[in-house]
Amino acid sequence: MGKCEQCIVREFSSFKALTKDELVHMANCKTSKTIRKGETIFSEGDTIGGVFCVKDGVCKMTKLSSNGRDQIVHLVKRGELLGQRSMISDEPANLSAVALEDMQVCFIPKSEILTFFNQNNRFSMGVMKTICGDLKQADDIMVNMAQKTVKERLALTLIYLEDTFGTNADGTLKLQLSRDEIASMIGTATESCIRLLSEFNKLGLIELVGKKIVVRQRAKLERMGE
Amino acid sequence: MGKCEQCIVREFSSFKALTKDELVHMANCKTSKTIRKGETIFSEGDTIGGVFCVKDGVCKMTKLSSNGRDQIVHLVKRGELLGQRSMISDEPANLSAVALEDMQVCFIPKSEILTFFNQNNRFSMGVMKTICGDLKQADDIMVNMAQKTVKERLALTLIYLEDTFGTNADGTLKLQLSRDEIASMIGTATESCIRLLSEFNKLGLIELVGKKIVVRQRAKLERMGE
DNA sequence: GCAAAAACATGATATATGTCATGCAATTTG
DNA sequence: CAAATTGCATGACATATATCATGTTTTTGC
Repeated sequence: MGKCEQCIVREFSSFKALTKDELVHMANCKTSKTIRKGETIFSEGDTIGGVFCVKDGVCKMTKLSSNGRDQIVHLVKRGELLGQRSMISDEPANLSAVALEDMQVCFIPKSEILTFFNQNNRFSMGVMKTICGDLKQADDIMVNMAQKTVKERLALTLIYLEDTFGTNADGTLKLQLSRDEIASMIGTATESCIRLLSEFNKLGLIELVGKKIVVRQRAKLERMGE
Repeated sequence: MGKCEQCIVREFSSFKALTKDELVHMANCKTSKTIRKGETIFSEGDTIGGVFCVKDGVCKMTKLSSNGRDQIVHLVKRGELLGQRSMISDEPANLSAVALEDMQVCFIPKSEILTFFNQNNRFSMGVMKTICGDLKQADDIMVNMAQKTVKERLALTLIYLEDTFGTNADGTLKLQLSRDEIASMIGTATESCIRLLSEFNKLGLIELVGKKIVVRQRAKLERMGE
């Protein structure tokens, strides 16, 4: 059983506001889990009963639309928490969480988190700020979905992926998504996504190395996203 | 200067968690304002420095997209608070607020709200729940924008308007939006919105009484939205 | 290492939706 | 009250994007 006080990830999350005592207490309540790429952490409608702290790896938060297609609403990485919203609203999960890479997560039960809420104001303020950040992002994406073309959204998404998850030594995007997953982020058909990637490739905006992607002309992509 | 303790609206908002003393104190800090239909309460980018409590009337929260079109992200009615997110994130407003009807609002400065956050846990928990509700709604709308057709979105929006704002004695929707505003909610061109309304009208799903709208076959509209 | 499945790619075609143009109705303004 | 502006409505047309079809490449599982 790892010690939360020594967990590096703590520094990036709302948990950084917790005292040493609180962290020790949390370490005794938490459960660590390894999750394989492709595995589901929880599904839409599940009652979660706590939050997951992502120690390593990235997962996608998706929602199934009535047309049978999955939409990727959000990506969550190291240091972030999963399931905060459901916990606070006291509702079943609105989104599913599926690992995009092998992950290390810790589950902290709701009762524990609520205790922190009551006794540590900096902590609850931190969680609030995170959720407010998510809300702002969601509003922005909503506007993009409603007002931008698929091409524009793809351009913006590529930049987002580079900024948020970085690149490997060879310049390829660190977070490797399938064409289908990229399509599911921008809300389009897989074929359309593939076609546009080919087009960007021909224009020299990006380079396709197998299924990996290198952003070549970032400024032009940015302008394309308007 | 009205007394917050006696304000009916208080019962619908997060302020219901405040004590009598806190309400008295708030009454001394607040500023009441009348806002005319069409007037802007604040604009994207403004530093607000507090929250507005909506005592009466409805406003739209919009965001300007780079294509020059306004997108309606959210509607806010009696009892709800404006600018909570910006206040908590300590950022300028991400959205503009424009009155859709004549409004009565009270402005409460940030310092006051932060005091309540620190001393009253039920209050901060209430605000958190509201924001979590907004986040869920935003995620759901995002998926609809990405996955549903304009026709489906229009059907869902009409139902939403009926459920949220109710109907007049003659069955027309209480909240009267222009065609342009409805288009701006569902993220489409005004002409497309008008055409679909005509189509729904011909199909008997709705009835157009001048610019007012009556939902006639709610169940069919629901099914159409899937 | 091979069969099967999944992911990627591209063409042909259909269709939903945006854009431009025009006219009428309703509302505002001087 | 007339004039002007704004909102509503509809047609014609352009185009972005979805869908269907097919082939190739890559990955997976035994």
